[in-house]
Amino acid sequence: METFLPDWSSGENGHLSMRSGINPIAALCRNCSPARKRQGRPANGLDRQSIGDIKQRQMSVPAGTDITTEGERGGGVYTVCEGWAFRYWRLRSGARQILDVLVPGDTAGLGGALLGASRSSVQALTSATICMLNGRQLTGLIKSNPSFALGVLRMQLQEERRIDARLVMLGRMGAEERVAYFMVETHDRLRRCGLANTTSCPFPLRRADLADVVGLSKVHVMRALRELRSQELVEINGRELFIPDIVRLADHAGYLLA
Amino acid sequence: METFLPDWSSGENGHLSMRSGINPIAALCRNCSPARKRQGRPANGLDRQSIGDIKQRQMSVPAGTDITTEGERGGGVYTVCEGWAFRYWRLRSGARQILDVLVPGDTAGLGGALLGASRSSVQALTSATICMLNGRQLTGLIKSNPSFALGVLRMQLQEERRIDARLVMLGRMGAEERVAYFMVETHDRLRRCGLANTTSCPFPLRRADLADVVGLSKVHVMRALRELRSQELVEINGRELFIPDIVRLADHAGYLLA
DNA sequence: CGTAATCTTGACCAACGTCAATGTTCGTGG
DNA sequence: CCACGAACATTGACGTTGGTCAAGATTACG
Repeated sequence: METFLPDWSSGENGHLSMRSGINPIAALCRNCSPARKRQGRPANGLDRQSIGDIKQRQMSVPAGTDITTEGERGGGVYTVCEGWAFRYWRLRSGARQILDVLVPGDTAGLGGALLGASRSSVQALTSATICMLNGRQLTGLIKSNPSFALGVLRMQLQEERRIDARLVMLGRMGAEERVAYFMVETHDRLRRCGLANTTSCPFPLRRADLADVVGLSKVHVMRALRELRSQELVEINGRELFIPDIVRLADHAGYLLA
Repeated sequence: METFLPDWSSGENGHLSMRSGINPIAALCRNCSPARKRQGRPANGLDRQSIGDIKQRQMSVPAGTDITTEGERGGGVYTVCEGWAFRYWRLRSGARQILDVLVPGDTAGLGGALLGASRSSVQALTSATICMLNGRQLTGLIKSNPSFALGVLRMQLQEERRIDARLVMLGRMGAEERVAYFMVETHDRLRRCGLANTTSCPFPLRRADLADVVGLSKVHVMRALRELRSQELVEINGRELFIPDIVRLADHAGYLLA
Protein backbone atom coordinates (compact mmCIF):
# COMPACT_ATOMS: atom_id res chain seq x y z
CA MET A 1 0.00 0.00 0.00
CA GLU A 2 1.16 3.46 -0.65
CA THR A 3 1.79 6.09 1.90
CA PHE A 4 2.02 9.79 1.42
CA LEU A 5 3.75 10.62 4.63
CA PRO A 6 7.46 11.19 4.74
CA ASP A 7 9.42 8.12 5.55
CA TRP A 8 11.05 9.14 8.74
CA SER A 9 12.93 5.94 9.06
CA SER A 10 14.54 6.35 5.70
CA GLY A 11 18.00 5.68 6.99
CA GLU A 12 17.94 1.95 6.79
CA ASN A 13 21.43 1.80 8.21
CA GLY A 14 20.16 3.68 11.16
CA HIS A 15 22.40 6.57 10.41
CA LEU A 16 19.48 8.84 9.71
CA SER A 17 17.08 7.36 12.12
CA MET A 18 17.55 9.50 15.18
CA ARG A 19 16.31 12.92 14.42
CA SER A 20 19.08 14.37 16.47
CA GLY A 21 21.54 12.40 14.43
CA ILE A 22 20.53 14.28 11.39
CA ASN A 23 20.83 17.71 12.90
CA PRO A 24 24.49 18.63 12.90
CA ILE A 25 23.67 22.06 14.23
CA ALA A 26 22.14 20.68 17.39
CA ALA A 27 25.28 18.62 17.79
CA LEU A 28 27.24 21.84 18.10
CA CYS A 29 25.46 22.80 21.25
CA ARG A 30 27.63 21.88 24.17
CA ASN A 31 25.23 22.34 27.00
CA CYS A 32 21.85 21.32 25.84
CA SER A 33 20.13 18.02 25.20
CA PRO A 34 21.67 15.56 27.60
CA ALA A 35 19.35 12.91 26.23
CA ARG A 36 20.86 13.49 22.86
CA LYS A 37 24.40 13.26 24.13
CA ARG A 38 23.66 9.85 25.51
CA GLN A 39 23.10 8.77 21.94
CA GLY A 40 26.58 10.12 21.42
CA ARG A 41 26.87 10.48 17.70
CA PRO A 42 29.65 12.85 16.70
CA ALA A 43 27.96 13.09 13.34
CA ASN A 44 30.27 15.38 11.42
CA GLY A 45 33.82 14.55 12.35
CA LEU A 46 33.90 17.83 14.20
CA ASP A 47 36.25 17.80 17.10
CA ARG A 48 35.98 20.03 20.11
CA GLN A 49 38.57 22.32 18.71
CA SER A 50 36.93 23.09 15.41
CA ILE A 51 33.69 24.04 17.03
CA GLY A 52 35.24 25.63 20.05
CA ASP A 53 35.23 29.01 18.41
CA ILE A 54 31.56 29.13 17.59
CA LYS A 55 30.05 31.76 19.76
CA GLN A 56 27.00 30.44 21.51
CA ARG A 57 24.63 31.76 24.05
CA GLN A 58 21.94 30.00 25.88
CA MET A 59 18.75 31.52 27.11
CA SER A 60 15.75 30.39 29.03
CA VAL A 61 12.49 31.99 28.15
CA PRO A 62 8.95 31.66 29.49
CA ALA A 63 6.10 30.39 27.33
CA GLY A 64 4.86 32.92 24.83
CA THR A 65 8.17 34.69 24.33
CA ASP A 66 8.99 35.78 20.81
CA ILE A 67 12.44 34.42 20.07
CA THR A 68 12.76 35.98 16.67
CA THR A 69 10.52 38.38 14.88
CA GLU A 70 9.73 38.60 11.23
CA GLY A 71 12.04 40.84 9.30
CA GLU A 72 15.03 40.60 11.63
CA ARG A 73 18.23 40.82 9.67
CA GLY A 74 21.27 38.62 10.01
CA GLY A 75 19.79 36.91 13.00
CA GLY A 76 21.27 33.98 14.78
CA VAL A 77 20.46 30.33 14.44
CA TYR A 78 18.35 28.90 17.22
CA THR A 79 18.21 25.37 18.49
CA VAL A 80 15.60 24.28 20.97
CA CYS A 81 17.29 22.47 23.84
CA GLU A 82 14.33 22.01 26.12
CA GLY A 83 10.68 22.81 25.72
CA TRP A 84 8.70 23.48 22.58
CA ALA A 85 8.49 26.37 20.17
CA PHE A 86 6.89 27.09 16.84
CA ARG A 87 7.60 28.96 13.67
CA TYR A 88 4.71 31.06 12.40
CA TRP A 89 3.52 33.73 10.03
CA ARG A 90 0.96 36.37 10.68
CA LEU A 91 -1.32 37.73 7.97
CA ARG A 92 -2.53 41.26 7.58
CA SER A 93 -5.93 40.10 8.73
CA GLY A 94 -4.40 39.05 12.01
CA ALA A 95 -4.78 35.36 11.20
CA ARG A 96 -1.86 33.17 12.11
CA GLN A 97 -0.45 30.11 10.40
CA ILE A 98 1.88 27.92 12.36
CA LEU A 99 4.41 26.61 9.87
CA ASP A 100 6.17 24.13 12.07
CA VAL A 101 6.37 23.00 15.63
CA LEU A 102 9.87 22.79 17.09
CA VAL A 103 10.67 20.11 19.63
CA PRO A 104 13.96 19.62 21.45
CA GLY A 105 16.72 19.17 18.92
CA ASP A 106 15.08 21.25 16.21
CA THR A 107 16.75 24.25 14.66
CA ALA A 108 15.33 27.43 13.18
CA GLY A 109 16.73 30.57 11.69
CA LEU A 110 19.04 29.13 9.07
CA GLY A 111 17.20 30.99 6.37
CA GLY A 112 17.58 34.26 8.19
CA ALA A 113 21.28 33.66 8.70
CA LEU A 114 22.11 32.60 5.16
CA LEU A 115 19.65 34.60 3.11
CA GLY A 116 19.02 37.76 5.06
CA ALA A 117 15.90 38.82 6.84
CA SER A 118 13.61 35.94 7.64
CA ARG A 119 9.93 35.94 6.93
CA SER A 120 8.77 33.83 9.82
CA SER A 121 8.78 34.45 13.54
CA VAL A 122 9.57 31.94 16.25
CA GLN A 123 7.78 31.82 19.56
CA ALA A 124 8.23 29.66 22.63
CA LEU A 125 5.24 27.42 23.20
CA THR A 126 6.33 26.31 26.64
CA SER A 127 9.05 27.66 28.83
CA ALA A 128 12.14 26.70 26.90
CA THR A 129 15.87 26.91 26.76
CA ILE A 130 17.30 27.94 23.46
CA CYS A 131 20.83 27.70 22.17
CA MET A 132 21.77 30.58 19.90
CA LEU A 133 24.61 30.35 17.42
CA ASN A 134 26.17 33.22 15.60
CA GLY A 135 24.93 33.17 12.03
CA ARG A 136 28.06 34.50 10.45
CA GLN A 137 30.29 32.05 12.20
CA LEU A 138 28.02 29.17 11.35
CA THR A 139 28.22 30.20 7.72
CA GLY A 140 31.97 30.08 8.06
CA LEU A 141 31.83 26.59 9.50
CA ILE A 142 29.66 25.44 6.64
CA LYS A 143 32.08 26.92 4.16
CA SER A 144 35.09 25.34 5.75
CA ASN A 145 33.70 21.95 6.60
CA PRO A 146 32.13 20.15 3.65
CA SER A 147 30.88 17.22 5.62
CA PHE A 148 29.17 19.54 8.07
CA ALA A 149 27.66 21.39 5.14
CA LEU A 150 26.37 18.15 3.72
CA GLY A 151 24.84 17.29 7.05
CA VAL A 152 23.06 20.60 7.24
CA LEU A 153 21.80 20.15 3.72
CA ARG A 154 20.50 16.68 4.55
CA MET A 155 18.69 18.05 7.56
CA GLN A 156 17.15 20.73 5.43
CA LEU A 157 15.99 18.22 2.87
CA GLN A 158 14.43 16.08 5.58
CA GLU A 159 12.66 19.17 6.76
CA GLU A 160 11.40 19.81 3.27
CA ARG A 161 9.83 16.38 3.20
CA ARG A 162 7.88 17.08 6.33
CA ILE A 163 6.72 20.37 4.90
CA ASP A 164 5.66 18.68 1.68
CA ALA A 165 3.47 16.37 3.68
CA ARG A 166 2.06 19.39 5.44
CA LEU A 167 1.14 20.89 2.09
CA VAL A 168 -0.77 17.76 1.23
CA MET A 169 -2.51 17.87 4.57
CA LEU A 170 -3.62 21.46 4.16
CA GLY A 171 -4.49 21.17 0.52
CA ARG A 172 -6.25 17.85 0.30
CA MET A 173 -7.34 16.48 3.67
CA GLY A 174 -10.51 16.95 5.71
CA ALA A 175 -10.63 18.31 9.23
CA GLU A 176 -10.53 15.01 11.07
CA GLU A 177 -7.68 13.70 8.95
CA ARG A 178 -5.69 16.87 9.46
CA VAL A 179 -5.89 16.71 13.20
CA ALA A 180 -5.14 13.00 13.23
CA TYR A 181 -2.26 13.53 10.86
CA PHE A 182 -0.64 16.19 12.96
CA MET A 183 -0.91 14.04 16.04
CA VAL A 184 0.64 11.01 14.41
CA GLU A 185 3.45 13.12 13.03
CA THR A 186 4.11 14.77 16.34
CA HIS A 187 4.03 11.56 18.30
CA ASP A 188 6.34 9.94 15.80
CA ARG A 189 8.87 12.76 15.94
CA LEU A 190 8.89 12.68 19.70
CA ARG A 191 9.16 8.94 19.88
CA ARG A 192 12.18 9.04 17.62
CA CYS A 193 14.08 11.21 20.02
CA GLY A 194 12.96 9.37 23.07
CA LEU A 195 10.46 11.95 24.27
CA ALA A 196 7.37 9.79 23.90
CA ASN A 197 6.37 6.30 24.86
CA THR A 198 4.19 4.03 22.79
CA THR A 199 0.79 5.36 23.73
CA SER A 200 1.31 8.91 24.88
CA CYS A 201 3.39 12.03 24.56
CA PRO A 202 3.49 15.59 25.84
CA PHE A 203 1.27 17.94 23.93
CA PRO A 204 1.51 21.54 25.06
CA LEU A 205 -0.50 23.06 22.22
CA ARG A 206 -3.75 24.77 23.08
CA ARG A 207 -6.77 24.26 20.85
CA ALA A 208 -6.14 27.59 19.17
CA ASP A 209 -2.55 26.60 18.40
CA LEU A 210 -3.67 23.31 16.98
CA ALA A 211 -6.17 25.18 14.83
CA ASP A 212 -3.43 27.41 13.46
CA VAL A 213 -1.32 24.38 12.62
CA VAL A 214 -3.98 22.49 10.71
CA GLY A 215 -5.60 25.49 9.09
CA LEU A 216 -9.01 25.27 10.75
CA SER A 217 -11.02 27.34 13.19
CA LYS A 218 -10.80 26.56 16.87
CA VAL A 219 -14.41 25.45 16.99
CA HIS A 220 -14.01 23.08 14.11
CA VAL A 221 -10.92 21.58 15.66
CA MET A 222 -13.12 20.82 18.64
CA ARG A 223 -15.57 18.99 16.43
CA ALA A 224 -12.81 16.93 14.85
CA LEU A 225 -11.38 16.20 18.26
CA ARG A 226 -14.73 15.10 19.63
CA GLU A 227 -15.17 12.75 16.74
CA LEU A 228 -11.68 11.30 17.10
CA ARG A 229 -12.23 10.88 20.81
CA SER A 230 -15.54 9.14 20.28
CA GLN A 231 -13.79 6.64 18.08
CA GLU A 232 -11.18 6.23 20.78
CA LEU A 233 -8.44 7.30 18.44
CA VAL A 234 -7.00 10.13 20.50
CA GLU A 235 -7.53 11.59 23.92
CA ILE A 236 -6.12 14.87 25.11
CA ASN A 237 -5.81 15.20 28.83
CA GLY A 238 -4.46 18.51 29.97
CA ARG A 239 -1.20 18.79 28.17
CA GLU A 240 -0.72 15.17 27.41
CA LEU A 241 -1.82 13.32 24.32
CA PHE A 242 -2.93 9.68 24.47
CA ILE A 243 -2.99 7.53 21.40
CA PRO A 244 -4.37 4.10 22.30
CA ASP A 245 -3.57 2.59 18.93
CA ILE A 246 -1.07 4.48 16.85
CA VAL A 247 -1.48 2.13 13.91
CA ARG A 248 -5.20 2.69 13.76
CA LEU A 249 -4.75 6.44 14.05
CA ALA A 250 -2.07 6.48 11.40
CA ASP A 251 -4.37 4.63 9.10
CA HIS A 252 -7.14 7.08 9.83
CA ALA A 253 -4.82 9.90 8.82
CA GLY A 254 -3.83 8.21 5.61
CA TYR A 255 -0.57 6.96 6.97
CA LEU A 256 0.15 3.32 6.29
CA LEU A 257 3.02 1.51 7.87
CA ALA A 258 5.32 -0.12 5.39
CA MET B 1 -11.02 34.03 -30.23
CA GLU B 2 -7.42 34.34 -31.26
CA THR B 3 -4.87 32.94 -28.91
CA PHE B 4 -1.19 33.52 -28.73
CA LEU B 5 0.57 30.28 -27.99
CA PRO B 6 4.05 30.64 -26.60
CA ASP B 7 6.60 28.14 -27.80
CA TRP B 8 7.47 25.95 -24.85
CA SER B 9 10.06 23.76 -26.37
CA SER B 10 12.47 26.17 -27.92
CA GLY B 11 13.44 29.73 -28.44
CA GLU B 12 14.67 32.53 -26.23
CA ASN B 13 11.55 32.39 -24.17
CA GLY B 14 12.11 28.98 -22.76
CA HIS B 15 15.68 29.28 -21.71
CA LEU B 16 17.33 29.62 -18.39
CA SER B 17 18.32 33.00 -17.23
CA MET B 18 19.60 34.78 -14.22
CA ARG B 19 17.38 32.73 -12.01
CA SER B 20 19.93 30.00 -12.34
CA GLY B 21 22.30 32.42 -10.66
CA ILE B 22 20.92 31.21 -7.38
CA ASN B 23 20.81 27.62 -8.49
CA PRO B 24 24.33 26.22 -8.58
CA ILE B 25 23.01 22.91 -9.84
CA ALA B 26 21.51 24.48 -12.91
CA ALA B 27 24.87 26.11 -13.49
CA LEU B 28 26.39 22.67 -13.90
CA CYS B 29 24.33 21.97 -16.94
CA ARG B 30 26.54 22.54 -19.94
CA ASN B 31 23.99 22.45 -22.68
CA CYS B 32 21.07 24.32 -21.31
CA SER B 33 20.99 27.90 -20.19
CA PRO B 34 22.76 29.83 -22.92
CA ALA B 35 21.36 32.99 -21.40
CA ARG B 36 23.21 32.32 -18.22
CA LYS B 37 26.41 31.67 -20.13
CA ARG B 38 26.07 35.03 -21.74
CA GLN B 39 26.13 36.57 -18.32
CA GLY B 40 29.15 34.48 -17.59
CA ARG B 41 28.83 34.25 -13.85
CA PRO B 42 30.96 31.34 -12.67
CA ALA B 43 28.95 31.29 -9.47
CA ASN B 44 30.89 28.76 -7.43
CA GLY B 45 34.44 28.97 -8.58
CA LEU B 46 33.86 25.74 -10.42
CA ASP B 47 36.02 25.41 -13.45
CA ARG B 48 35.27 23.23 -16.40
CA GLN B 49 37.59 20.61 -15.09
CA SER B 50 36.03 20.08 -11.71
CA ILE B 51 32.58 19.63 -13.16
CA GLY B 52 33.73 17.86 -16.27
CA ASP B 53 33.32 14.51 -14.63
CA ILE B 54 29.71 14.92 -13.63
CA LYS B 55 27.76 12.53 -15.72
CA GLN B 56 24.83 14.24 -17.30
CA ARG B 57 22.16 13.32 -19.71
CA GLN B 58 19.62 15.44 -21.36
CA MET B 59 16.20 14.34 -22.41
CA SER B 60 13.27 15.85 -24.14
CA VAL B 61 9.87 14.65 -23.06
CA PRO B 62 6.33 15.42 -24.17
CA ALA B 63 3.81 16.99 -21.82
CA GLY B 64 2.43 14.58 -19.27
CA THR B 65 5.52 12.43 -18.96
CA ASP B 66 6.41 11.21 -15.50
CA ILE B 67 10.03 12.13 -14.99
CA THR B 68 10.37 10.52 -11.60
CA THR B 69 7.99 8.39 -9.68
CA GLU B 70 7.40 8.23 -5.98
CA GLY B 71 9.57 5.71 -4.22
CA GLU B 72 12.36 5.61 -6.74
CA ARG B 73 15.61 4.99 -4.99
CA GLY B 74 18.89 6.80 -5.48
CA GLY B 75 17.43 8.72 -8.35
CA GLY B 76 19.14 11.45 -10.23
CA VAL B 77 18.80 15.16 -9.84
CA TYR B 78 16.70 16.86 -12.49
CA THR B 79 16.93 20.40 -13.74
CA VAL B 80 14.33 21.82 -16.04
CA CYS B 81 16.07 23.45 -18.99
CA GLU B 82 13.06 24.29 -21.09
CA GLY B 83 9.37 23.95 -20.47
CA TRP B 84 7.47 23.51 -17.23
CA ALA B 85 7.06 20.61 -14.81
CA PHE B 86 5.60 20.05 -11.37
CA ARG B 87 6.29 18.08 -8.24
CA TYR B 88 3.27 16.32 -6.77
CA TRP B 89 1.91 13.72 -4.36
CA ARG B 90 -0.98 11.43 -4.88
CA LEU B 91 -3.20 10.27 -2.02
CA ARG B 92 -4.84 6.93 -1.55
CA SER B 93 -8.12 8.53 -2.49
CA GLY B 94 -6.65 9.42 -5.84
CA ALA B 95 -6.54 13.10 -5.00
CA ARG B 96 -3.46 14.94 -6.10
CA GLN B 97 -1.62 17.81 -4.47
CA ILE B 98 0.82 19.75 -6.59
CA LEU B 99 3.63 20.75 -4.26
CA ASP B 100 5.50 23.02 -6.56
CA VAL B 101 5.63 24.15 -10.13
CA LEU B 102 9.03 23.96 -11.79
CA VAL B 103 9.99 26.55 -14.38
CA PRO B 104 13.20 26.67 -16.41
CA GLY B 105 16.14 26.73 -14.05
CA ASP B 106 14.44 24.85 -11.24
CA THR B 107 15.82 21.64 -9.81
CA ALA B 108 14.12 18.64 -8.25
CA GLY B 109 15.23 15.35 -6.84
CA LEU B 110 17.86 16.48 -4.39
CA GLY B 111 15.98 14.84 -1.56
CA GLY B 112 15.85 11.57 -3.40
CA ALA B 113 19.56 11.71 -4.13
CA LEU B 114 20.71 12.63 -0.65
CA LEU B 115 18.17 10.94 1.57
CA GLY B 116 17.05 7.88 -0.32
CA ALA B 117 13.77 7.21 -1.99
CA SER B 118 11.83 10.36 -2.71
CA ARG B 119 8.22 10.79 -1.74
CA SER B 120 7.18 13.05 -4.53
CA SER B 121 6.83 12.49 -8.23
CA VAL B 122 7.73 14.91 -10.98
CA GLN B 123 5.77 15.27 -14.16
CA ALA B 124 6.27 17.40 -17.25
CA LEU B 125 3.54 19.99 -17.64
CA THR B 126 4.54 20.98 -21.14
CA SER B 127 6.96 19.36 -23.51
CA ALA B 128 10.25 19.92 -21.77
CA THR B 129 13.93 19.24 -21.84
CA ILE B 130 15.42 18.02 -18.63
CA CYS B 131 19.03 17.81 -17.59
CA MET B 132 19.74 14.80 -15.37
CA LEU B 133 22.73 14.64 -13.07
CA ASN B 134 24.02 11.59 -11.32
CA GLY B 135 23.00 11.77 -7.68
CA ARG B 136 26.03 10.03 -6.27
CA GLN B 137 28.44 12.20 -8.18
CA LEU B 138 26.60 15.31 -7.21
CA THR B 139 26.89 14.27 -3.59
CA GLY B 140 30.60 13.91 -4.14
CA LEU B 141 30.81 17.39 -5.59
CA ILE B 142 28.97 18.81 -2.62
CA LYS B 143 31.35 17.02 -0.27
CA SER B 144 34.42 18.23 -2.06
CA ASN B 145 33.41 21.76 -2.83
CA PRO B 146 32.23 23.73 0.21
CA SER B 147 31.24 26.80 -1.68
CA PHE B 148 29.13 24.73 -4.03
CA ALA B 149 27.56 23.08 -1.01
CA LEU B 150 26.76 26.45 0.48
CA GLY B 151 25.17 27.51 -2.77
CA VAL B 152 22.97 24.44 -2.84
CA LEU B 153 21.99 25.01 0.76
CA ARG B 154 21.10 28.62 -0.01
CA MET B 155 18.95 27.51 -2.89
CA GLN B 156 17.22 25.02 -0.67
CA LEU B 157 16.52 27.65 1.95
CA GLN B 158 15.10 29.95 -0.69
CA GLU B 159 12.87 27.11 -1.70
CA GLU B 160 11.75 26.62 1.86
CA ARG B 161 10.63 30.22 2.03
CA ARG B 162 8.40 29.79 -0.96
CA ILE B 163 6.93 26.66 0.53
CA ASP B 164 6.30 28.40 3.83
CA ALA B 165 4.27 31.00 2.00
CA ARG B 166 2.41 28.18 0.29
CA LEU B 167 1.52 26.75 3.70
CA VAL B 168 0.03 30.07 4.68
CA MET B 169 -1.90 30.19 1.46
CA LEU B 170 -3.40 26.75 1.94
CA GLY B 171 -4.00 27.11 5.63
CA ARG B 172 -5.33 30.60 5.96
CA MET B 173 -6.48 32.09 2.66
CA GLY B 174 -9.81 32.02 0.86
CA ALA B 175 -10.31 30.72 -2.64
CA GLU B 176 -9.93 34.00 -4.46
CA GLU B 177 -6.82 34.94 -2.53
CA ARG B 178 -5.25 31.56 -3.19
CA VAL B 179 -5.67 31.77 -6.91
CA ALA B 180 -4.50 35.37 -6.96
CA TYR B 181 -1.56 34.48 -4.79
CA PHE B 182 -0.38 31.68 -6.99
CA MET B 183 -0.60 33.85 -10.05
CA VAL B 184 1.37 36.68 -8.54
CA GLU B 185 3.99 34.28 -7.31
CA THR B 186 4.29 32.59 -10.67
CA HIS B 187 4.47 35.83 -12.56
CA ASP B 188 7.05 37.13 -10.14
CA ARG B 189 9.25 34.07 -10.49
CA LEU B 190 9.06 34.22 -14.25
CA ARG B 191 9.73 37.91 -14.37
CA ARG B 192 12.83 37.44 -12.28
CA CYS B 193 14.29 35.15 -14.87
CA GLY B 194 13.20 37.15 -17.84
CA LEU B 195 10.40 34.84 -18.89
CA ALA B 196 7.61 37.33 -18.31
CA ASN B 197 6.96 40.90 -19.22
CA THR B 198 5.20 43.38 -17.02
CA THR B 199 1.62 42.46 -17.73
CA SER B 200 1.65 38.88 -18.92
CA CYS B 201 3.38 35.56 -18.76
CA PRO B 202 3.01 32.03 -20.09
CA PHE B 203 0.65 29.89 -18.05
CA PRO B 204 0.40 26.31 -19.25
CA LEU B 205 -1.58 24.97 -16.27
CA ARG B 206 -5.04 23.63 -16.95
CA ARG B 207 -7.87 24.43 -14.53
CA ALA B 208 -7.49 21.04 -12.89
CA ASP B 209 -3.79 21.61 -12.34
CA LEU B 210 -4.45 25.00 -10.84
CA ALA B 211 -7.01 23.42 -8.54
CA ASP B 212 -4.45 20.88 -7.35
CA VAL B 213 -1.96 23.64 -6.63
CA VAL B 214 -4.25 25.81 -4.56
CA GLY B 215 -6.11 22.99 -2.84
CA LEU B 216 -9.57 23.62 -4.28
CA SER B 217 -11.97 21.83 -6.58
CA LYS B 218 -11.87 22.60 -10.26
CA VAL B 219 -15.30 24.14 -10.15
CA HIS B 220 -14.47 26.41 -7.29
CA VAL B 221 -11.33 27.57 -9.04
CA MET B 222 -13.62 28.60 -11.89
CA ARG B 223 -15.70 30.67 -9.52
CA ALA B 224 -12.63 32.40 -8.09
CA LEU B 225 -11.34 33.00 -11.59
CA ARG B 226 -14.62 34.49 -12.72
CA GLU B 227 -14.61 36.87 -9.80
CA LEU B 228 -11.00 37.90 -10.36
CA ARG B 229 -11.74 38.46 -14.01
CA SER B 230 -14.79 40.55 -13.25
CA GLN B 231 -12.61 42.78 -11.12
CA GLU B 232 -10.13 42.95 -13.97
CA LEU B 233 -7.39 41.51 -11.84
CA VAL B 234 -6.45 38.57 -14.03
CA GLU B 235 -7.35 37.24 -17.42
CA ILE B 236 -6.41 33.82 -18.73
CA ASN B 237 -6.37 33.52 -22.47
CA GLY B 238 -5.49 30.11 -23.75
CA ARG B 239 -2.18 29.43 -22.17
CA GLU B 240 -1.22 32.94 -21.38
CA LEU B 241 -1.91 34.87 -18.22
CA PHE B 242 -2.61 38.60 -18.27
CA ILE B 243 -2.23 40.71 -15.17
CA PRO B 244 -3.24 44.28 -15.91
CA ASP B 245 -2.00 45.62 -12.59
CA ILE B 246 0.39 43.38 -10.73
CA VAL B 247 0.53 45.65 -7.72
CA ARG B 248 -3.21 45.61 -7.28
CA LEU B 249 -3.29 41.84 -7.66
CA ALA B 250 -0.41 41.37 -5.23
CA ASP B 251 -2.23 43.51 -2.74
CA HIS B 252 -5.37 41.48 -3.27
CA ALA B 253 -3.42 38.31 -2.48
CA GLY B 254 -1.35 39.63 0.39
CA TYR B 255 1.78 38.90 -1.59
CA LEU B 256 4.92 40.80 -0.76
CA LEU B 257 6.62 41.89 -3.94
CA ALA B 258 10.33 41.97 -3.26
C1' DC C 1 -12.37 32.94 46.43
C1' DG C 2 -12.29 35.50 42.21
C1' DT C 3 -10.70 36.51 37.73
C1' DA C 4 -8.95 35.35 33.37
C1' DA C 5 -7.98 32.02 30.21
C1' DT C 6 -9.35 28.09 28.03
C1' DC C 7 -12.58 24.45 26.79
C1' DT C 8 -16.93 22.93 24.98
C1' DT C 9 -21.25 23.11 22.76
C1' DG C 10 -25.40 24.58 19.95
C1' DA C 11 -27.41 27.43 16.34
C1' DC C 12 -26.85 29.47 12.28
C1' DC C 13 -24.47 31.04 8.00
C1' DA C 14 -20.85 31.21 4.34
C1' DA C 15 -17.52 28.77 1.72
C1' DC C 16 -16.52 25.01 -0.81
C1' DG C 17 -17.40 20.35 -3.12
C1' DT C 18 -20.17 17.33 -6.22
C1' DC C 19 -23.06 16.33 -9.99
C1' DA C 20 -24.50 17.06 -14.33
C1' DA C 21 -25.41 19.53 -18.47
C1' DT C 22 -23.65 22.47 -22.25
C1' DG C 23 -20.30 24.95 -24.85
C1' DT C 24 -15.61 25.33 -26.71
C1' DT C 25 -11.10 24.06 -28.42
C1' DC C 26 -8.16 21.11 -30.76
C1' DG C 27 -6.39 17.35 -33.13
C1' DT C 28 -7.34 13.58 -36.51
C1' DG C 29 -8.93 11.13 -40.42
C1' DG C 30 -11.73 11.54 -44.46
C1' DC D 1 -12.22 21.88 -46.14
C1' DC D 2 -15.27 19.35 -43.07
C1' DA D 3 -16.91 15.80 -39.64
C1' DC D 4 -16.05 13.83 -35.56
C1' DG D 5 -14.57 12.75 -30.96
C1' DA D 6 -11.77 13.73 -26.92
C1' DA D 7 -10.29 16.81 -23.68
C1' DC D 8 -11.09 20.95 -21.55
C1' DA D 9 -13.93 25.14 -19.97
C1' DT D 10 -17.99 26.99 -17.97
C1' DT D 11 -22.08 27.25 -15.44
C1' DG D 12 -26.31 26.17 -12.41
C1' DA D 13 -28.37 23.47 -8.69
C1' DC D 14 -27.79 21.46 -4.59
C1' DG D 15 -25.41 19.03 -0.60
C1' DT D 16 -21.58 19.12 2.75
C1' DT D 17 -17.91 21.03 5.31
C1' DG D 18 -16.18 24.40 7.91
C1' DG D 19 -16.57 29.35 10.03
C1' DT D 20 -18.81 32.66 13.24
C1' DC D 21 -21.30 34.04 17.18
C1' DA D 22 -22.49 33.50 21.65
C1' DA D 23 -23.14 31.30 25.89
C1' DG D 24 -22.00 28.34 29.75
C1' DA D 25 -18.58 25.07 31.94
C1' DT D 26 -14.10 24.12 33.44
C1' DT D 27 -9.46 24.95 34.67
C1' DA D 28 -5.30 27.65 36.13
C1' DC D 29 -3.61 30.76 39.15
C1' DG D 30 -2.95 34.60 42.22
